[in-house]
Amino acid sequence: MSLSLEELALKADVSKTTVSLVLNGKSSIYRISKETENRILKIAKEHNYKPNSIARALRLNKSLTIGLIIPYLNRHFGRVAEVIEQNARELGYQIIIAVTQDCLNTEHDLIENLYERNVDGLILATMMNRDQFNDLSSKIKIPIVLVDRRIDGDDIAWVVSDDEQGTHELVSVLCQEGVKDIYFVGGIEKLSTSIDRLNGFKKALLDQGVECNQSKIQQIGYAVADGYEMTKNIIERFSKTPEAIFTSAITLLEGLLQYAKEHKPDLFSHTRVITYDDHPMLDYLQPPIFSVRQNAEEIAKKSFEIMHGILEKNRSFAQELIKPELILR
Amino acid sequence: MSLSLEELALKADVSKTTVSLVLNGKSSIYRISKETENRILKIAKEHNYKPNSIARALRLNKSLTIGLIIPYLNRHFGRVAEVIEQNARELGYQIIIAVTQDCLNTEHDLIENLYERNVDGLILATMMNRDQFNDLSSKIKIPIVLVDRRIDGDDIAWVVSDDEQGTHELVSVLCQEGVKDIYFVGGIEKLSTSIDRLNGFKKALLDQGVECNQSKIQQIGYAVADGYEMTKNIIERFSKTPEAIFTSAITLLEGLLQYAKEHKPDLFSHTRVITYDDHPMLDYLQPPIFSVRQNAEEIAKKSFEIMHGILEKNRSFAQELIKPELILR
DNA sequence: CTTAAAGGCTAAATCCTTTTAGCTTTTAAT
DNA sequence: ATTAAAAGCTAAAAGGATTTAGCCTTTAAG
Repeated sequence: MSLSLEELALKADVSKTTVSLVLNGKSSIYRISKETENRILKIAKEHNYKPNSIARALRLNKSLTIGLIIPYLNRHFGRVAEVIEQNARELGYQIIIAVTQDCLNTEHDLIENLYERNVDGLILATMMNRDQFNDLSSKIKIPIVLVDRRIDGDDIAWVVSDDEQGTHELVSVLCQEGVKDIYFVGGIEKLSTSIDRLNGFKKALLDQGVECNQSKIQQIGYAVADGYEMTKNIIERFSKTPEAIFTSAITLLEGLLQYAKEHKPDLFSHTRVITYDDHPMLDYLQPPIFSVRQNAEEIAKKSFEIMHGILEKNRSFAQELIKPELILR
Repeated sequence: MSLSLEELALKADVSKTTVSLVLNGKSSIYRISKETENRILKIAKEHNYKPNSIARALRLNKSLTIGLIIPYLNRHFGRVAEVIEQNARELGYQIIIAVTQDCLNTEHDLIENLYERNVDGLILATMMNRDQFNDLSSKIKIPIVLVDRRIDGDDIAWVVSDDEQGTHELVSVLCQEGVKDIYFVGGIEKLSTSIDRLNGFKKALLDQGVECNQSKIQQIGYAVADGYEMTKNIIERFSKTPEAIFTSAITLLEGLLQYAKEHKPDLFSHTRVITYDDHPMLDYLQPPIFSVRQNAEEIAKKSFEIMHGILEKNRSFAQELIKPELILR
């Protein structure tokens, strides 16, 4: 706001071209004299000149703005967003945030919307499949980095937690104690998070020579209500109380806890519960619930790093699998 | 992207002025013929024309962008941010988000930063005091709506939870059971959230004729570590185990739980714990922890509503106290 | 003394919209 | 047949920065 280039130029008694050149560090290339340069720099400083970012964006076709589209601003994505914002800020970028509530149509609208708003790139926790993503990519001429949810493809940039490995390790802990009757409370079937976690789950059982029974696997969605529903199904459909339940997200655990509280207060005396995603309050539940903590900070850092690399360092896409941490209590 | 006004004009065989007028609904004012109007609308639709938002922002000096500055993207603020974003989107605004980590200098930098980026308004969970805010207001010529944290003043727009009332109600529940020896684990002393919660706390005790002992009040900060520290102080400084502890934020409760787990596993058998802020997992702690749930959705809704009123409906500032909800378990 | 090179700076175009002021043509009225 | 009004549209400016092409002056070389 305040001063414009033109006003500065007036004060320094030069053209606005000269002011612009000096302030953009091109004095020597354009042989602006040291004297003029210093005068301009001094005046600019005195008046705390900041170029109008909108005008700059128009001229340079670069808004220094990244769109971040995520399903919710819950604990996990909140932390991811927070760290992306901090990293971005340090490099002069701003984050425009938008939440989809895990609705594919909303996601499409938001992408289009942000694209039209001239963001320089998109960081996306997407629900799209490969085809939908390809469609999008052909229309949209800015870099996209997927976060948290992968789409297979050699030319797609993504940063996700190693869901398969994390789940495998967690479930293995139970398996090695001899527990074999484990139920899978899953999320949205076609998302990589669900696919990978289910694979890790199956693999852990297979390590013990146990083939996973399809009836023990449910994938309704990632909402608390979905967790409630799936727990209900498990408890009510099967006469035998399950040895163990794995919830593949903290929201699903919440749903489980809610069901247990209402209808099955003794659940924990017969059944071990383990979960993907960590939460500090898990420390205080009895009995302890083992969990896998995603490294949200690292996911955030890498995803912006890749975006920045594409935008400013001519790097191409990259893919990163971030190791989660097992938390045994 | 894609098409520009000029290109559309070429295709429609009119000037870009005409196209702009038509697309902005000013056909009749400028007596553009129905025929021309329809031709232009058709072509615009065919090519899915969207005006370049940057050029528009430059010309109109209005970016349709709101800056949201908050301390963290934790559960509470994450939810607030999420709902603000949704409300904003419906009215054509976008949210640029930035987190201060409760650092006043960072807050100042961010405000300046977003202001220079031409946001149309700022929604702020501020650490500033009255003087600092006045200083800022005189420099910054865009509307500011405070959220979550008040600053007293007749001309300052804010939306906050009724912290005093909420705390008063919650603490009264214990008081009415005859509990009088209650400790206050507080946050950042000069913030309205702390001041109001402390007032509610004192008032609840006073209702029972108990003057609050200053030594039972601590206010270090809102971080988990601060909660740990304050709990430690309470347990270690006083020989007598406290009857009850009130933590004035969920993070402080986390700190308390952490300390209890490490050093005082029997804390809950002698001491009642109550807390500001709710969390679904509180349902599963034993014994139950009573809490006050802030209505994040309403806070978010109102704060954007006020901002929008100022920006587009010529309304002036407004202040809203949102009722929180008592959760007894 | 002439010419080329170097030094120091700037006019104008560009990015894309919006908006003001006004131009040209047609119609209606006198 | 004038003149005024209405109809239909547009040129150009504005918003603020960046950048290209090039202008004028001084110095150095021949």
